[in-house]
Amino acid sequence: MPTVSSEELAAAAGVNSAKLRKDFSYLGSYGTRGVGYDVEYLVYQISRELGLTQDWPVVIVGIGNLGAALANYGGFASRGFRVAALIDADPAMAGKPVAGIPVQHTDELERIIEDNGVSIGVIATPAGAAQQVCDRLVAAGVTSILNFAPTVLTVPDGVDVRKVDLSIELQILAFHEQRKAGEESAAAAADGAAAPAARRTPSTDQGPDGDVPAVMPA
Amino acid sequence: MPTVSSEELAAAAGVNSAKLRKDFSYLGSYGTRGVGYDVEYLVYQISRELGLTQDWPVVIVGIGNLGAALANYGGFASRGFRVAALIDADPAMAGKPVAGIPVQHTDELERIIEDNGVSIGVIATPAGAAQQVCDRLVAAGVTSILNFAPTVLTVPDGVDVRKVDLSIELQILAFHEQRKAGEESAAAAADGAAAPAARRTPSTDQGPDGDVPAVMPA
DNA sequence: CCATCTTTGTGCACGCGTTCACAAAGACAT
DNA sequence: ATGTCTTTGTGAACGCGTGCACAAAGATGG
Ligand SMILES: NC(=O)c1ccc[n+]([C@@H]2O[C@H](COP(=O)([O-])OP(=O)(O)OC[C@H]3O[C@@H](n4cnc5c(N)ncnc54)[C@H](O)[C@@H]3O)[C@@H](O)[C@H]2O)c1
Ligand SMILES: NC(=O)c1ccc[n+]([C@@H]2O[C@H](COP(=O)([O-])OP(=O)(O)OC[C@H]3O[C@@H](n4cnc5c(N)ncnc54)[C@H](O)[C@@H]3O)[C@@H](O)[C@H]2O)c1
Repeated sequence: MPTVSSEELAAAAGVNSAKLRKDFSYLGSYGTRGVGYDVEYLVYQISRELGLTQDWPVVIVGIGNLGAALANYGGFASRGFRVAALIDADPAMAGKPVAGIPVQHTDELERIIEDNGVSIGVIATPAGAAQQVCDRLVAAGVTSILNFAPTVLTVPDGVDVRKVDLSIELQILAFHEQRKAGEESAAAAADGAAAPAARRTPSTDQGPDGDVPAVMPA
Repeated sequence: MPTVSSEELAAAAGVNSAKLRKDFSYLGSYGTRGVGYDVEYLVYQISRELGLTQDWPVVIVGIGNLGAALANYGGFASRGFRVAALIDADPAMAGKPVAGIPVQHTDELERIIEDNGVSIGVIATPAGAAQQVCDRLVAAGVTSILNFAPTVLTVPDGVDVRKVDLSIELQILAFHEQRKAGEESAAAAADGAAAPAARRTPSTDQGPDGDVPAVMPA
């Protein structure tokens, strides 16, 4: 029976092993003391808890540059998401296939969502149309929205919105970059002539977690 | 002189006003008691602290579906980012303009970064090529990377990586969705027949912040 | 069956960000 | 000037996630 210890997993993920064990304990995933966790069982438990065992139909609204890229992206299917429909307001696009799926007109939005039991919607329209599209999605029964438009969406209680703002991602990088530049004086003598030597532990914290350090007065 | 109070800003942003005031106090942004904050001065202070006053040259590597969408995206320029170059390994793409910018071959990568003083790179290549591209970017002097490939990148200390994993965004939504479904019994009598009534406060927390609730034993 | 060794599960303490609550500051009217 | 009224700035309390440290569990070998 293939097993892993919390220590091994923690090292691979770059996190503390105690945290990892405690998280697992919440799932009720029992490991075996002295041995570790049964890999297969662990994977199953986590998948189930995360909702990866069922597949979720999603609709993408706004098939422009970004929407088309998303439609073409194979990474969704492999994680249990199925693109149920592509929707765009442009009549010229109706019927035209993108990634093998014919684009449907916005008029069909409500019917599509109902017919397919869609509860997750992706908004990739221009910012100006986002709220309006959002309202229609919600009215039709969608309760989770992934929003790429640079707008704060207003939704009723019970509806989840996640906003992906790529500009902000870059801004966070730029912010840190600026910080680095400001530390030239202190760090100057510490590193020698560049030569990015290999560091073979994955860098901790490369997720979109809120990790902008507090801005203390310098 | 146009001003805003912390209370107004907090309501608009959906956060606590005290937090907002405390955050501002770290910037040294002095408001006027009894009045609020001078809008113009506040915007300037925040912009400066966030690094929005200078513009940052960025390179995008991997001009496929996603890379092309990013290149076409106007939202970057408006936040002070300038696409210095588009880079792809496919010889067939070299010279072909995307979003008005000619694609350059990977061979030019080091030269481009050096010539333009680029410190921020965007990786939109397939997962298999990401680490290799990352290594070259870092070796050439890039110290901040926005990674769209579904891989954990290994980088030397001093280099920041932000990973944008769209599948995970969907997974988080699906996770919450699953939770909602599990609460049917308790919430059944509480809401009546749907009718998503307008709630005119922007929903708190729609950012990609780590906000997955602890998974307590049910 | 007992001893030893590994690894889990978790109580507890620490640190940090959030929120409360209020004194002080300043605008504005009288 | 003086008083009132609004809003800031911040000390202190709170809550929560993280990490430490260790007892208990169980495997494994003698
Ligand atoms: N392209 C990017 O890399 C990128 C990055 C970050 C954010 N965004 C945001 O994503 C959104 C889309 O970007 P894009 O580059 O694909 O834009 P785009 O103009 O290429 O595509 C927008 C699409 O939405 C459709 N549309 C417009 N109104 C609609 C409506 N009411 N209902 C349905 N469809 C409608 C248009 O017909 C068009 O096909 C924008 O809000 C943009 O700010 C894009
Ligand atoms: N399309 C999406 O919506 C989406 C969403 C999430 C994540 N991603 C990820 O983003 C990446 C790109 O996705 P895509 O859909 O644009 O793929 P794509 O295949 O359309 O584009 C990849 C591009 O990278 C180029 N490339 C390959 N190796 C390279 C190298 N070593 N150096 C430079 N360029 C190289 C290819 O020539 C191609 O143009 C993938 O890792 C994918 O998993 C994409």
